[in-house]
Amino acid sequence: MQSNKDKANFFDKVYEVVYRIPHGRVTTYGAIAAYLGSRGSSRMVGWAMNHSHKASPGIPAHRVVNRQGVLTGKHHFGSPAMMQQLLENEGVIVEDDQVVDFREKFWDPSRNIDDA
DNA sequence: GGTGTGACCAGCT
DNA sequence: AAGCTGGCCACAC
Repeated sequence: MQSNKDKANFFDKVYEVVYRIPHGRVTTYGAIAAYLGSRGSSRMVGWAMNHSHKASPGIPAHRVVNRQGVLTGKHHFGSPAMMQQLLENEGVIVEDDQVVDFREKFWDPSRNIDDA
């Protein structure tokens, strides 16, 4: 079982989750990794974002931040201020590279994706 | 084909 | 209390 499509389980799932992040909302690498069933694979989620623009252009990677709500990968958007600008553009306030009211803006995949 | 690295997280010292 | 190491999976050389 698990035909040839099973190959990109984790990776592909990451893109799907990120795509489903609503505007003005943010999620964390660990949350996605945990949703996929592996909290230890949080690094893979970040790595996936690294190639997200080449694998699937249009991925709102700026909505993905670390556990603290800090824009860890802001430097990977071409411009360090780009990620913050994108978030603020969606209504997410970022201060000192950190998402304000991160708890409120946090979007849990395992809790909302199922309802969507 | 082995080694190293990577936008992390959590536990141990 | 804070710093560091380990662990996870996938890609590049």
